[in-house]
Amino acid sequence: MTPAKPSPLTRKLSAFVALSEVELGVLERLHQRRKFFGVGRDIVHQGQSAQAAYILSKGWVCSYKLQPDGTRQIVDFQVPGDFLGLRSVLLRTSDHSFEPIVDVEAAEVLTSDLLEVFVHTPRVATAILWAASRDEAMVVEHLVGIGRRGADIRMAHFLLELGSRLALVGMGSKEGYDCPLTQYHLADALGLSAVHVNRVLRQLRERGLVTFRDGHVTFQDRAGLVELADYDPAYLDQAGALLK
Amino acid sequence: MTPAKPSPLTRKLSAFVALSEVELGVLERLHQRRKFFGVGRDIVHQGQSAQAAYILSKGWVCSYKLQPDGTRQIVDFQVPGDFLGLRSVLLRTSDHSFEPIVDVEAAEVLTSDLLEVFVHTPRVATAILWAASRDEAMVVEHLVGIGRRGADIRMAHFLLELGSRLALVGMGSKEGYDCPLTQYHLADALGLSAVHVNRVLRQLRERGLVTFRDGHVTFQDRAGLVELADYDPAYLDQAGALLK
DNA sequence: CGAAACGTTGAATGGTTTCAACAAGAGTGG
DNA sequence: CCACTCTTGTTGAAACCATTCAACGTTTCG
Repeated sequence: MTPAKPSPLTRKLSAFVALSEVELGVLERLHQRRKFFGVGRDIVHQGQSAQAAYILSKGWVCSYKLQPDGTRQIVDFQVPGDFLGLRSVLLRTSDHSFEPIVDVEAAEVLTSDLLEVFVHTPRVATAILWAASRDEAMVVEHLVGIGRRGADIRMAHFLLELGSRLALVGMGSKEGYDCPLTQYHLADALGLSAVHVNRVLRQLRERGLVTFRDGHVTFQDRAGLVELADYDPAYLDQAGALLK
Repeated sequence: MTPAKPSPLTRKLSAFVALSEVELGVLERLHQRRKFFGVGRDIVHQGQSAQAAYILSKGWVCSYKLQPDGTRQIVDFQVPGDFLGLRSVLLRTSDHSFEPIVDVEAAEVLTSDLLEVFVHTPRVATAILWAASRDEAMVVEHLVGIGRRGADIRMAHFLLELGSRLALVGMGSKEGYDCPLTQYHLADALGLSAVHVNRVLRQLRERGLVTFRDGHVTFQDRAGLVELADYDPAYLDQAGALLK
């Protein structure tokens, strides 16, 4: 019995390996312990220890780190199909916090569940490690952007990457995607001030490249944007996938 | 027969789990395929595919990414005991390059070697994944630093982190450590210009905190530096280890 | 209706970069 | 052995990108 509707995680991992019926079943069974989190209440707090991991099935989350001076840096956003807190399974301290951006549905995954998967279904284990490697590659790309790219290119790259990620789970296309982030989220993610984010977005809009408005990202000139950002999604390793 | 001198990797992983004789043997056997790399020749080139991973046993390496405008961003430095290119085992493209900073000795690890370790010695596998998680946590911390910390704090944090890492493999203490990096390396790592790195180092020196000179980092007022950087090495997860 | 969250714009400030120049040491070839 | 170059470090001055401060508009929501 195959589930009527595959989870976003299944959909994502299938872009990497073709999984058997049995393996698909294992993956879906990881989604048993469903949890819900409302906007405004953090899922894990910085400094807490020994947390479970989650698989995000609905909604958007960001993982961030607070600075002593009150500023925060968003490390990554999680969209459906993404793991959440996978790293804290092995490290003794969770090094950052998770905030739901919209109401969220996630499946709790215990360390013991993961161990069992790793021992009994190595191909699924490999697929999960692939997803983890891909997440890490995104963080690296993010770091490069903050360290060495100007604000406009940084923004362009970010919007394109998000589009590629969403396309992989069927939530976006070459034309654009729905995006619940505020300009404050973008600022905290890109290492900019909210004021500057506003200016950069205006500039990109006026150049006829992208529009970010009312929770929707519209690529007006995707090719131009790709050129500006020198965007090459190879690091996402979604070779034959929907977007270039 | 236990090897007379444990590898730096063994030393590092032992900070996480106590390994049995058998497990230690497995770890040492991963070091069989020894390779040498001289300064100036890259180990892996950006964009190359399907590379093996390496365990660094002697020397320093940096992993970096080149921008189209010629600038580069150093993502991380590898010191003895660190893995190198572990991520590219699963991803189809190596997303960045490795440059030896001094002459380097490393052990080549094939994907098949790793698979075997994972299947037969799960505790060693866990320890390796721990190290990988820790590396990722360092990249995250690095990202936060570039995104949200001023140049002086960024530098302070960087020098302290490097000290903690080196102490774990017996190459540094609370007083300081030998460090072959140039100011250009620091600049490319911290997202600054070399000129500014010079100024920041001078400032830290004049404030009586650290001295970086002639390939040696000396902590003059480590407590003061820790306070300036708000340095909490919890994310390194070396709980009971040598440095605070 | 008032408050709160988000978006928008201008002006002043400032941290960092860029440009330029020079010093010191290491290595190289004539 | 000396001149030469290359790498690394150092410092000043000007230019610039992004931040901060401040004000205001809009929408949502209780």
